[in-house]
Amino acid sequence: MLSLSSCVRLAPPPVDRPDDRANAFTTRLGRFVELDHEEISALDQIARHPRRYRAGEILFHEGSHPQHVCLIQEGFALRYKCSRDGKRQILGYLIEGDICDAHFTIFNKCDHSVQLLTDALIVQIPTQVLMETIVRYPRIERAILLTTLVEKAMLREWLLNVAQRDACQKLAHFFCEMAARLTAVGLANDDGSISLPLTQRELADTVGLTTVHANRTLQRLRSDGLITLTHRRLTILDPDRLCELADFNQDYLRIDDRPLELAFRSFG
Amino acid sequence: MLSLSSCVRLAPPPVDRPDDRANAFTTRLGRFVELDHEEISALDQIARHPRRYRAGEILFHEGSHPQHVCLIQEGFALRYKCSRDGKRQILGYLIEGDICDAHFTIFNKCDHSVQLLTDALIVQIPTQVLMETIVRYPRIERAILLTTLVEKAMLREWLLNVAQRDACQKLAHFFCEMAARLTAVGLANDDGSISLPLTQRELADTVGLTTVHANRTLQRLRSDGLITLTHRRLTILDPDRLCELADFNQDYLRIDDRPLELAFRSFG
DNA sequence: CGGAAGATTGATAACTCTCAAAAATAGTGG
DNA sequence: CCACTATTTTTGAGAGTTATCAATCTTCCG
Repeated sequence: MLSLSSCVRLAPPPVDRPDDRANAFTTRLGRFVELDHEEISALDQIARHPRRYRAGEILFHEGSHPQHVCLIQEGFALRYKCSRDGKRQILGYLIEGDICDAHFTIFNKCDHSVQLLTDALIVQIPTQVLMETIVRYPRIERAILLTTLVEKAMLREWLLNVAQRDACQKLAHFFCEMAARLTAVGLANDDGSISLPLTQRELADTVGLTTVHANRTLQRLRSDGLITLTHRRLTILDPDRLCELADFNQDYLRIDDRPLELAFRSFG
Repeated sequence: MLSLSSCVRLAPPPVDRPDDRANAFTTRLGRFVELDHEEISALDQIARHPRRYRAGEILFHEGSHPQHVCLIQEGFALRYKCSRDGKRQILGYLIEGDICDAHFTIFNKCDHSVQLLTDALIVQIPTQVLMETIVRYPRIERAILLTTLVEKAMLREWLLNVAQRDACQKLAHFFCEMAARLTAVGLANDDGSISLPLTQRELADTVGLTTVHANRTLQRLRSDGLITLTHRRLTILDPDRLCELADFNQDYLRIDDRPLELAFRSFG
């Protein structure tokens, strides 16, 4: 029913970070839309004063109504939501260059929480300031829109993953996705390994397994020679086989798209 | 861990449809943003020529690159995506007043398919036309943005549902959501029953069960006196108990929000 | 060094799936 | 309107995956 494009390429870091200390947010948006000098410096302006946060801090509380947005310059965060009986579902991960959350501020409250997994370098931007910027620079607005579309595509993919695949495939798919994303922002090592600062509890809550079963599944992936995972570092030993197992196709992440020119204003 | 607001109210149809033949799309957007006369007639203008489609037709094909958007005036559709081994996951349902899909046209292809469940009355709008409209009417742009945010919230809720709840709760939650949405657009009967033109196969593919198990779960809900489901019509016999079972809180659907004034331009 | 958090293991139970077939329903053409 | 077929729903039995509970081992961190 579905065409499966053979799409196995996690290896070559497709992005060269303009320079090492470039604002991660600017870099990210620049991957979606061609930004000119003025726009770039407007973004850098905005992100001038990052602050250091501690692992475990909660950036947004479910139910709260923040008046600001966070730009992740460095570090990992996760979105989650709990069911009444206390089960946690992780809804997504935020990495360097991600914005969080352009939309909380529109409705009157957050429908989920965002928490830091690691120490992090983050810029808080008052909603008002972001507003002014996007009004002035439609291309920036469009780029932000595109990032939210990718997020939505990830949610759809996760839904498919969690609902239709078995434990091995679920974890495999998650690993592929994270590897692709981290590689895309230049966070993969030369050997292709990535830092994945999650406990097995997080892994389990990501794909809807218990920790015990996540652990056993992990052992399976290891003994099958597909991955290595120690000290919070993941190495994909056999990308082809892992992608194959996971039915992973990174198109939805839009990593390989080239920046669009601004054909027309963004719409919704 | 999670605050559970007691939030059990599916019953009173919170929206009065302005008049019975009002453009469903205009009505929907009007729930999010205060529209003036000019905006309303612009929308009605756009949606002037609906066409009739047949059940089963595919509105958007995964992988295609449409140059138009669809407004559903009447009828049911579903989004879906299949895994390599042919398992289908339903990603969402489209009902009267929904727009589909404002964003396909931005990226170079659809990452999933959309198919009609019933005969339907639909307006196809060339992307270009929609673009022009939202450029002219920022409030419309904002309203469309809000609809996409609700969609995203639904995806998050589905993820939690599919990953963390048991079979009974999953179905119960889905029923609550559909009842809330259909009630909100005035499609519930006086007795609160709703038309739900799905087979058990669709039900199963929605919440990630097999048809056999979906069937058994359904029987359980029935024999527990929670619902009735025959001839594609769902009646929730005991809304309180069903919501309680499902851990359902309709806040994320934003049905009870009152229209926002346009404080600032939408962003992303 | 000591305690806490995380990872691992074992045994058992529960839930959900698979396969297969029968019953009921809906749809179609004569 | 009926016959006939395809689809959908329902049922049964058995297998398999994943969850649960509880304990041990390991690692991390002050």
